[in-house]
Order: sequence, then C-alpha cells, then structure tokens
Amino acid sequence: MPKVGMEPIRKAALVKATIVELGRAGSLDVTVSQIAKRAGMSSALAHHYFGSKEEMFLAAMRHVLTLYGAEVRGALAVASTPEGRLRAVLLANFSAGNFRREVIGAWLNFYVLAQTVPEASRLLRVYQGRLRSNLLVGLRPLAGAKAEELADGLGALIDGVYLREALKLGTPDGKLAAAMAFNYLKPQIKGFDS
Amino acid sequence: MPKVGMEPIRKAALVKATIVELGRAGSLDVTVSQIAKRAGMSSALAHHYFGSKEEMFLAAMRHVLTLYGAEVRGALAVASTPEGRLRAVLLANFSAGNFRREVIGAWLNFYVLAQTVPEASRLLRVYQGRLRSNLLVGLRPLAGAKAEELADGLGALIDGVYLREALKLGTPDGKLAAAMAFNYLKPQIKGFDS
DNA sequence: AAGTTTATTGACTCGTCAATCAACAATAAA
DNA sequence: TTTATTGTTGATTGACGAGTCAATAAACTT
Repeated sequence: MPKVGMEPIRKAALVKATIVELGRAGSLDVTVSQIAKRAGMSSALAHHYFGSKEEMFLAAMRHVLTLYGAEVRGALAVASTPEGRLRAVLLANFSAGNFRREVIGAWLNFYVLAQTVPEASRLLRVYQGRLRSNLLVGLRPLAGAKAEELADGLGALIDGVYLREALKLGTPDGKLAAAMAFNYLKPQIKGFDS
Repeated sequence: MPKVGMEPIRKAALVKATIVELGRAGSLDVTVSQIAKRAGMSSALAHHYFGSKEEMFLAAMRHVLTLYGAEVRGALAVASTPEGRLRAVLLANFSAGNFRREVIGAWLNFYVLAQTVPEASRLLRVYQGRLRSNLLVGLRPLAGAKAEELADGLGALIDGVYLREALKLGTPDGKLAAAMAFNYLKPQIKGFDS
C-alpha cells in the first residue's frame, strides 16, 4: 500500500485532526492515539512524522496562525481607507474561518500551552504583535495619539470575546462578536460607523 | 501527632496549595502529590479530605470566587453614586487580592476545567452573571438603554486583560489594567472620569 | 535483481499518577 | 479501660499513555 510522497498529506491530516481534537476535548489532555485515529493512521506513524506530541501542537498552532494571517492580509488588500482597514481587520478576526467552535477551543489550549512551552508563547506573541500593528495602521490616521491605547483595548476585547465564547455552547456568532468591537470604537472615533 | 479538628485546616491548606500549584504550572497537569506536598501532607490525606482531584479543583475555584465576591461587596458597600459603584467594581477586579500571578494563572485553568466539568462551567457562569449585574447597577443610571451592551463589552474586556496577563511575565499591574476599563467607559458616558 | 529509501503498524517498554488499603497513632466517649 | 472516632501515611494497585522498535511491504535507484 505504501506509496511515496505521503509526508505532506499525513502531516496536514494530523494538524487538522489535532485542532479538531483540541477543540473537542477542550484541553491539552488529548492522546496521540486519538489524534492519529481521527487522522486515519496509527499513533506510531504520527510519532514518525512529528517526533513528539508537543511538535504536533506547535504545528497546529502555526497552521491556525497562518490561516488567520492569510485571512487578514486578504481582507486588508481590498481596503483603501483607514476606516476600511479597521473594519477589515476586525471582521477577519470574527470571520467564519477563524471564529469556529473547534478553532476557538484550540486557541484556549494554545494559551495553556504557552505557559510551559516557550515556542508556543513566542507564537502567541507574534500573533498579538501582528494584530496590534494591523489595528494601528487603521487607527493612527483616525485617532492619532490615542491609537496605541485603543489598539491595546481592542486586542484585549477580542481575546476576551474568544475566551467567553469558549464557555458557551452552540454556534458562535461572528456578527455579534464583531459588533462588540465596533461598539467599542464608535464613541472613540468621531464619524466612525460600522 | 494527630489532634482533632484538623479537617478545616487541612482543607484550607489544600485549597491554597492548589491555587499556587495551578498558577505555577499554568496547566491542570498538576499531581495530587505536588499539591499535597506544598500543603505539607501526604497525597493519601488529600484524597481522604477531598475524595478526588476534581473536587480539589472545584474547591479552589469556589474559594477564588468567594474572595472575589467578598472584595466586590466590600468595595460596593462604601460607594453611593452610580459612578462610585462602577469604579468600585472595576477596581475590585484588578485589586491586589485578585489580580495576582497565581490567581490569574488559576483562572485560565478554570476556563479549561469548565470545558469538561459541568460544575466548573456553572461556577464560571455564576461569576460572569454577578459581574454583569454588578456592572449594570452602576451603568443603568448612567447609560440607560446602552447599559447592557456596555456591560457585556466590559466583561469581555476584563476577561481579555486577564488572559493577556497570563501570557506576560513579571508582576501584573492592576492600575494599568483598570485604566483600560476606564478608558473604555470614558467616551461612552458623558462626564465619567476615573 | 539487488539494494536503498519511504511508509506503516502491532507489540512493547517505561514511567507516571489517581485512587485505595492496611496499619498505626492519638484523642474522645462509654 | 475498652471502644469508637479522627488523623495520618507508606505501600500498592490498576490504568493509561508517550515514545521506541522490529518487522513488513511497496516504491524508487542503479
């Protein structure tokens, strides 16, 4: 059965399965066997490709971060005004691709992972830094000196919305979540309307 | 050595040790032995008093929640105006008692625990409900119809600030954190000043 | 065709840990 | 002073899970 060139396929399947299992279990207490099973292979093979469970987690993180980054870049590309850029970044954060049950659950676990694994912590910082600078691009022309503190507030608000969503059941509502962010900005920036 | 009336003392020591260990490890991967050792007893005794590790976690949660509730009530008692009440609730959230490394780390784990343990999820909802209603007491006279959405936004912001603090190293700065909340409110409520 | 590399897994090792138990000690009640 | 009751622990059990390994097989190389 063994064909050649399986590596990328297997790795992709494992990354996907890791995210699903993390979201499902809601904790890092997920066995390699569970992940491997969901990805349709033996746990030995998972170890063969990733070496350790930790590496699997990190690969899953990178994947989520990459998707997120791509989505933001895409949205940003078609925005020309500062207002448009702001809108784009916020909407991307709560888009159907990122604001999903499994992904939200995975995020929570990434924060936990970051408590013990330096590389996870680094990745999370990179994400926070990007979010901040993306927000600042839109905010600086609109809010000037207040831009920095607005960006920090928005960042915390977004993380908080994710965290709270992790506690709820049912389908996450991105529209509603985005509305909270716009609500935060409206009175801060004259003439800003969602 | 065994005197009588040890139960409450042992239980309190275990609860305290659980919070410390949870904060230290940054994850639920804490063994009963670690907790028991920090509390100065054998793991068998810990099981004797709590029955299971899960019960220890829940007791720790209840304890944190109780302290938090007491602090808010205390601050609220000496506030007479709506503005004062708002201030009181926000400051209590970031007070020296609650906004500490270990406690922040423990919070993160409570959210993880809530993913699998219904009682943990219930406790967290109770906390969120209380926070919300405490905020509303102050907000309704000041913001009227907008009070509800402001309370939700503030709640998410507070949780987000906690979450982000869990990622940082060093001593948490409650003043700075509280400032973010005030910053959120200032433009929303005419005449509100921290 | 022989040799090498890639894919794949079942079985195994080794460690860890929650929970239980048997036994012992001290205090309180009878 | 027996007889509970409460406190306490070392040792043990039983389960589970990460990571390793030997073995098998298909595919590529020369």
